[in-house]
Amino acid sequence: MSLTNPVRRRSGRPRSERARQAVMLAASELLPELGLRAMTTDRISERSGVSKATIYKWWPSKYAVAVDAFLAGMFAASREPDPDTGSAREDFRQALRGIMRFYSSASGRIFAQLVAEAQFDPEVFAELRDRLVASRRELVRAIWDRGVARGELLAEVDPDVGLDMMFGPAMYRLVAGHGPLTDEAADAVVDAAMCGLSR
Amino acid sequence: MSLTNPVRRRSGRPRSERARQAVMLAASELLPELGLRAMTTDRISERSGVSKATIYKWWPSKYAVAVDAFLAGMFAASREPDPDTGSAREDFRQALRGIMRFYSSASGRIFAQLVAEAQFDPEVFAELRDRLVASRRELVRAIWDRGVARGELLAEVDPDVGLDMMFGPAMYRLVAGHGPLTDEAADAVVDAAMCGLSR
Amino acid sequence: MSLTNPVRRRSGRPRSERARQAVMLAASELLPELGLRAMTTDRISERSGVSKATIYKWWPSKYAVAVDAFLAGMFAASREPDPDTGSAREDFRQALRGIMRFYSSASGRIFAQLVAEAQFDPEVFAELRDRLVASRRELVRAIWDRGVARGELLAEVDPDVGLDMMFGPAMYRLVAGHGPLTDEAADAVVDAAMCGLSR
Amino acid sequence: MSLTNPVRRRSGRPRSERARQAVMLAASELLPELGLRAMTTDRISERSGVSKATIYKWWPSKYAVAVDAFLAGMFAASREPDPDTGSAREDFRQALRGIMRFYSSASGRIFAQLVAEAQFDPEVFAELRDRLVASRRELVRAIWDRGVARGELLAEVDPDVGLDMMFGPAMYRLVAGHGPLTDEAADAVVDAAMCGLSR
DNA sequence: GGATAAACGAGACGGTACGTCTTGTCTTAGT
DNA sequence: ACTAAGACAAGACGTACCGTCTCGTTTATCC
Repeated sequence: MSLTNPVRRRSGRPRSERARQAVMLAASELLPELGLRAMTTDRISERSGVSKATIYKWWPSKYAVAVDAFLAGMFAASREPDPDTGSAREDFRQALRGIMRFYSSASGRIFAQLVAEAQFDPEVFAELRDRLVASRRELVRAIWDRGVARGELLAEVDPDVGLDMMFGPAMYRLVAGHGPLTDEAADAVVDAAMCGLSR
Repeated sequence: MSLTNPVRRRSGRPRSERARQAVMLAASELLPELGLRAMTTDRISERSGVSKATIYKWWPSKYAVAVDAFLAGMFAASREPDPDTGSAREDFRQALRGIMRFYSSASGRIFAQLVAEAQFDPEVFAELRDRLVASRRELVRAIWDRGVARGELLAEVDPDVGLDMMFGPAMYRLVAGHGPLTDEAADAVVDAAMCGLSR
Repeated sequence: MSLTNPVRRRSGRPRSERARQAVMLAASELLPELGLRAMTTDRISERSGVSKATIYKWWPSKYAVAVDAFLAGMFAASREPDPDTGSAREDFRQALRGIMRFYSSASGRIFAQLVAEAQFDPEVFAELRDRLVASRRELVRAIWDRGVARGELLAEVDPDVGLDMMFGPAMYRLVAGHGPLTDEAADAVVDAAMCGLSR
Repeated sequence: MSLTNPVRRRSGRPRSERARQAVMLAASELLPELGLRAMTTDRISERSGVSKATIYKWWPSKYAVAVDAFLAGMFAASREPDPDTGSAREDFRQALRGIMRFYSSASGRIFAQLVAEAQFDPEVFAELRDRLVASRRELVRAIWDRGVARGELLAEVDPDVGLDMMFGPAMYRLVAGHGPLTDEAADAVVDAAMCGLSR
């Protein structure tokens, strides 16, 4: 016997899934082609065949569209699995290599532009922090916790500090551009972080 | 015939120093008031009494004005001297505390917005890297070199890697906002970087 | 099988008389409140509780709704009966006074806006001419015919010309606003039209 | 003391006469092509090469542009001179024939649309009344005054009433479309108005 | 002292994107 | 079949900012 559909369908024409996907697709294509700034709402509308009014109905700004498209599309593709090699150092090495590769890819430039836009728009900032940065940090946090459990890492170090020491340099180089984002750089950072700088 | 002025004064009316200073002052005031985006060229012109044409004559964009104003004004005020305490760890501690304080101040928000804008504009990027990031890094590089000379720091570590391990976390937290920018955070990062994370 | 109902009820749910009346009422209220332009279809829908689709099903545009509402509501209220005083001059005087009062009332402004909209929309134009102007002219045409029959009016004058001479000035002043729409003006027009302008 | 430049030039770049004329020309072309409603500001901008911002700087709306263009262009061309034949009846006949021809021409449709738009927009209303209707009425007022001076017309009739009796029917037919706008109609109206309707 | 040259203020301008609004159609579920 | 709710495409609206331009004025050096 039916329980009368506890999730009551709201009346009226339902939101068009086709329109949502068309917007996501158009934004995913336009972001690498034009960059975040030159990707205008009008162009998303034109490319997707979804009217501007509809876009503004569901997203507060083109940046919200970009964040959604980035998360749904490009970012998902480049998502790294937890390496879990049995060695924290090796896990970190692989995780940081993945991040370095991501940052130095086309998606990395878009990511940098999203982070940049977040500096001007609190909503984008919150969205990015909650949906992107947090999920990344969860992954590496798992590596950290395993390392502590195995006795490889110093339990008395604040994990936030330890993780920032390893992944901060990557972000630093992404936005300031003063150093390379390579596998070698990843390895050097992990090694130095593990052993320390002092004699 | 005069040889007394080897630097030949160019003919015509000389550039108005008053105008330059008025623009710098107006921009210094408007940046904290409005932020980088909302500070429009028109507003700088209005506030300073300097015409838009003159502004565009001397600076390629409002961002160049902002970088200049930032360097000349706020940044200079918050510039830290080389601590040179005799201990690399203590030097780093003080330098990173200074940076953390700067990042968490009003000027820090503006700095973050300049870094953000640089992600979209190669000229701003270059300007910022050459005039801001580089000068900062010179300072801490001096600390590093003294530490190596005194045998406190491992000579085989790439200085760029070592410095990024210490100052990357600050930039990371500035733009991603996931952790505090406090003296305690500075000390924790320096301590962990010096000693390393592994047992 | 019944043949007793020669007027076969059409199948399906019958048109909601409640909905029709709610639309008429809402439009009657909104027209004076907002004017013809600002009275949007959405607002009629909201006020009446009748969906936009239903409105568009029964009326081709909001202007058709307005014409309907105007005829059913305000115009009916201000409709003048045939005076038939026994004197054509007196009949015209009373008819023109009635029109002047109507034109200078709130309904008169709405009527002017409907006439105005008709200049852009042929359907509104036809609707208005057939349902509003024509019915008015029938009334005054009756006055004319009685006057001719009684020998008060010159039979050789084209009635259309004669009537326009009397009622044209009222419309002219309504849309051009260069003169008053008062009882005195009505009397002056009727007197001058009856006697002529030349010595 | 200088008398050479009594009209002091205002500072700043002077308003571009070229831009003003291009807008006028574009509007003059678009009005007959599209009608008042379909002539959008964007299209005027596109056709004239003058930016939308500039158009909005000098005219409050596209309707103001239309009134200007109409006055400067089409209306000027169709302007009738004062006939002054020595007979008021003949003068009126020619003036009304001119108006009938104008109303039944392409410009007449545009004029009707301007009058229509004026019913919704007080600024257009005032503009039209002051610049179009008034100038027309001045002309026919001159005819009236000459007729009174020559003893052809009754001095005791209010000129506004007399003129509306003659020119009201034309406007009435323009907006209501119930009768022809021909030379014959003009003559019939003038004859009836001069002689009166009563025996 | 007059000519020359560049800088300057004021502000108009073309271009472009923004986010909102209105119109009329369409889609779904309910009556 | 008809309705209510409301999503949707199309496209005009008026505003804002950008960077360039066109004036007429001012301030210096040069002849």
